[in-house]
Amino acid sequence: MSGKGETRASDVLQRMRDDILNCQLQPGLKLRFELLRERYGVSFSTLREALARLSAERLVLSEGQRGFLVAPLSVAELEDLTASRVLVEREGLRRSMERGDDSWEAGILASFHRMDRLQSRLGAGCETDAEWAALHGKFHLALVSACASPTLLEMRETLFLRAYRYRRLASDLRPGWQPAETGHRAIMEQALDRSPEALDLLERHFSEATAHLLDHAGDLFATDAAAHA
Amino acid sequence: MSGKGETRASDVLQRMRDDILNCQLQPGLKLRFELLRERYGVSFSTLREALARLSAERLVLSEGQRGFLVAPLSVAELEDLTASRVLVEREGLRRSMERGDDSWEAGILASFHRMDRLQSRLGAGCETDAEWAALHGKFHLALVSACASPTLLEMRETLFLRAYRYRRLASDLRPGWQPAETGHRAIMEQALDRSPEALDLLERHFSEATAHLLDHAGDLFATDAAAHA
DNA sequence: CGGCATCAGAATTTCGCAAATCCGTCTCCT
DNA sequence: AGGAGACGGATTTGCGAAATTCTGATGCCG
Repeated sequence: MSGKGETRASDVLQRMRDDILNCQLQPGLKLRFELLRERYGVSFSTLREALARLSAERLVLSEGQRGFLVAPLSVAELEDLTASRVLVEREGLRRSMERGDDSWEAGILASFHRMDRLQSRLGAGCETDAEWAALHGKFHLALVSACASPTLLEMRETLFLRAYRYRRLASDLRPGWQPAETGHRAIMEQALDRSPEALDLLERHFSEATAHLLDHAGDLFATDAAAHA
Repeated sequence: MSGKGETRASDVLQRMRDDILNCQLQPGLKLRFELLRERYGVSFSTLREALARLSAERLVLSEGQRGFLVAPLSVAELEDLTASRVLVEREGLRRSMERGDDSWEAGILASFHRMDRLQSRLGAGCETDAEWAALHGKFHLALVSACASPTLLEMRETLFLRAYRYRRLASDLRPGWQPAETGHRAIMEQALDRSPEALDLLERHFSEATAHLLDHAGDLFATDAAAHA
């Protein structure tokens, strides 16, 4: 049926991850096996494997012997996540600016161009678009892709994914908002110049977006853990 | 049988992790299900879940549809791991020194004392002792435990575990070796003084240990991937 | 009347088997 | 003789039912 070398569990994993990321499966939702079996058309064991991996990515939480639930959103997690991302992405960019070659620069230019063009085409509310989000992810990956550290890249990937729901929430609540002086173009230009400024720009890019979301929706999700549909 | 709130899969996970960490399951070993089923006394599905989680911790690698294997040791991974640990542990200690309270200081003093006493009792080759290793882990955890970032602590834990096999290898090859001026006591004293020196001491603690291992066993494990019993 | 043990109902976890897939080897064709 | 294709054995992946555990609600005792 599907491609070769690709197991059914990994297919379900991907679909389920997308559903969680796009809040098709609401944060805090209790994940009953019967429901999931019906939704994805696979059996218990296959689900269990996907859930186990999702739980390792901290996109779902597993409560001992009481099943799984979609990871809730919280102010505390957002702040923790942002601080951790700043640490990891700064280092990734720093090393990339040290080691990056022509191919690194080309990757940044290419991914920025594609993101920028689609942004012009879509207009103000482009952040809510799924394709734009994918290109946005590619751009940020391109920035740090020359850091030559699989471990760092993997941590970055996980954190970037975990932050996706918060980004989405921010654009839903206030479409069209973009950090003023810490936009993607500025980051790119400084990064290509190998200027240390790029690091601070990138940091502000994250922290300003977080501050913006907290200002406009800080009390939207519970302080601790709210889990009710 | 076993404790409550503890699932069978998590029990197998823990036992299997210990076996991998202590090289009872050799690096690079192909993990056949039949073998594991016999060794741990559980069924395929249960094993699969444990393997999936171990694979998320990068202690085992999963090859598409070709099963699992114990993560091999390599110079590249050791260097990558060390650099990542330096980044994460430095930040954890930095934040802990900012926020740490009396309880944080007490935790450091207590865990150091226990480690130090056992070290005196065991003598030179204490690093090869399992209990000492546990206390050593507790001490390093105590140093960063006040950073108030679950994400950072989780990343740290994973990296610390992944580095365990290299630490063990180092003490097997050259028992009794300890970093000269970057020992645990010095780190503790500077940390309790909230001196920025502590960060550099901690960094050197890691990088010197790595350099030491590479000097004495750099060519022991293959450059890329060696997988034969 | 309140607190604790008990008892069903429901959900999760575990199991062993069946199907799909892959690896090694042998044979056949060029 | 060299290379491609196919067969057999072994291994992994997927499935649904059985066993274990948890939830929450009822009834009894203090």
